[in-house]
Amino acid sequence: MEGGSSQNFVPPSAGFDKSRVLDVRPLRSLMPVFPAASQAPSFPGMPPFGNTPNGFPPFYPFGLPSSYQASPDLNSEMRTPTGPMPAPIRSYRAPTSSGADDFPEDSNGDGYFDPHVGSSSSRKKTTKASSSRKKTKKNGDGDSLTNNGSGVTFVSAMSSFQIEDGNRELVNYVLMNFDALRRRICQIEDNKESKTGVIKRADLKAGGIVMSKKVRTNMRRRVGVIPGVEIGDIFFFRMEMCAVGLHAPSMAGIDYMTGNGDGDKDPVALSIVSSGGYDDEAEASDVLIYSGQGGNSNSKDKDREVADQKLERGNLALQRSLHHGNEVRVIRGVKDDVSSTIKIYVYDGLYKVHESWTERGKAGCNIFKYKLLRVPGQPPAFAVWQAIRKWKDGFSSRAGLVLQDLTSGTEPVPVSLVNEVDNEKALVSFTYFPTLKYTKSFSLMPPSFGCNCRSACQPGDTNCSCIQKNGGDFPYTSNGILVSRKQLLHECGPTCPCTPNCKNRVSQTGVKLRLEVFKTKDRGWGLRSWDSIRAGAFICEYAGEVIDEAKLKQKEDGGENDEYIFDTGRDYESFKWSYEPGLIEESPNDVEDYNIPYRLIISAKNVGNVGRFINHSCSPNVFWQPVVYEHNNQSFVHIAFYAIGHIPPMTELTYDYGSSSSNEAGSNSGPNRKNKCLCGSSKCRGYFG
DNA sequence: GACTTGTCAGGGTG
DNA sequence: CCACCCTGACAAGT
Repeated sequence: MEGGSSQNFVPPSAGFDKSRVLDVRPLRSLMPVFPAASQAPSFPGMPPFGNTPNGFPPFYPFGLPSSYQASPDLNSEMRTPTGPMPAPIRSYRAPTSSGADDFPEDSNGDGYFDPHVGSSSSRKKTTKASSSRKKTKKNGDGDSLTNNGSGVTFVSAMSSFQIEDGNRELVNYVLMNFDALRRRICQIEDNKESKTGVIKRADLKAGGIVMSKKVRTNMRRRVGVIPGVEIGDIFFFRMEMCAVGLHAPSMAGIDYMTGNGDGDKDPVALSIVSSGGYDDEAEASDVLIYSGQGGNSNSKDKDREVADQKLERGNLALQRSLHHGNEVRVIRGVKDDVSSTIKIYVYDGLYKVHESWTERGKAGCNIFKYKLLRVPGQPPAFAVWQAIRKWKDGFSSRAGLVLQDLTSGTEPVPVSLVNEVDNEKALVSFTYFPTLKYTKSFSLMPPSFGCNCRSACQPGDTNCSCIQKNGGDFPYTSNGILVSRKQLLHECGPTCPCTPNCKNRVSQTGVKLRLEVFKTKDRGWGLRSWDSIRAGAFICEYAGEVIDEAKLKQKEDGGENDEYIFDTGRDYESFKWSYEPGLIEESPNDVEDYNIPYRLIISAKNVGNVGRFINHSCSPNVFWQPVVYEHNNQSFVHIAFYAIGHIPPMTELTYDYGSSSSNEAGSNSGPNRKNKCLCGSSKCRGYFG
């Protein structure tokens, strides 16, 4: 199927040498700016937040090999090659299916053809006259966030090569920093009592910082695949796509590039953001009708008089791309199902412009229209969203559905049970229970009391003892996103008089996401979500029966293989979820090692919730966090799960089970109780538990 | 350096 | 309580 009509358009700069990227692999050298010093010793300006010798934090979960790819393949096992159910969306494009796991940038520019035809969707054109223009590029605003004047100078941990060309690990690193920063800025703003000097746009603030401080990657602009960005990846802000090089303009919908000097003066389109979302008519997921840009004459905030669009800039680039036949990245903006105010950007892979025409817009002016067709052979992304939408609307039932709601109404949202793999139609029986069962009194903590807030606890309230226990910061943003990891997260509990809608009760309110328990290929049942999950979002707690060490030992000695043990006493590799020190003046003040007052062992074998279905991975997308709150003047620790990064729908959720220190798996094949790990990660330790 | 692009949050209204 | 509209402030790239 090679060699279709399209020539392989390779822009001058796109023919980069992949071996160069390979050479750069020892990522994260600490010396970015000075060439030839890629393996410098610890840089004094870099606060040693991490644990690695070079001071660079082991940023993505657990482990060291620098060649690690962050979501190496949680997907492979979820793949259902056939059938109506779009397979999980996280994987590389790769019509060349060889080694897709390793270097997405390796496969480049194959000729695709044979496009499908379908109906249309279109990008909504919002007409908005932008108003005041202040060109003062001041950075002052008196806040401590953009500190250029004082003390800390940040030196990007990324080498200049890494800034130019990325990979999965770098992309995750950049996104992690962006969002950690953004969350912290939100938190700082929320804390302020006076609403003066409010930073309304934490995303822009965080974006500006990572861009200017060079915590960004894939800065070199290119046609086609962006190394490290996978089809199906989701973004919550335009700046995130800027920072990883997927789509450079911070506002405009069309990214394009004009040939740099090599005689090729034609602009070509690189990527487009379609903000329309789902459109009225039934639409094929591999077709996109896209409107050109411009036409909203808004100069000098004269009331928006619309004008004909001109064949220039992005419009011209799309036109030229039609002739070049080059691949154009498509990002589709979709409305989130859970919070309708939020827009999510889904990277839907590569398309080609097949047709263009002009139309009369509503105001009677000319609008350019472009029809793009998706390059075949790419894993589904937007199609997954469409399928989910149909499941939710009941238009088509979920294939392989075994049970509508395995919680029988215990959770606020149903959790379905799905098997598309084999004939197993039931779970081994257990009792669904949404939280912990302390069967005997654990008076291991001194008695304590909740806060005295009368209504919902307010960020910045210095009198709220629950906030005080969290170090003075409200642990969640106003929309319930965890800001940072805590040694121990203090939530308001039943003892607290504050109202149930207090924002400091996130982990107690049950499952909010539309989850499904599904049969994996080789790892039993697993858990995934129909809804997209953003970084820091609460997923569920680990429910079950609290047992003591004696009971655990009894189980082990009795040869009972309880796969549903959660044990804080295991060894867990540390990982970093915060931003790099120095990006803003204040360094992250939360220690990312847990401090749990007593060893908590939970068995979810007989009693549990959805948490018991989350499988292990050595490269997880979920982390656990101990949460404590009061009940009858006693403190109880719970285990809550949060998303490490943004998680696209239908991606299996996994966390790191840790390893029992009792068994030192000297050679990982020993006859010990450890489980052989099938996570497939390049960082896989080979065993777990 | 001016200009072009629309985004996101917040507040008000229906 | 929500969905929707309006407004203000604004970053990156050409």
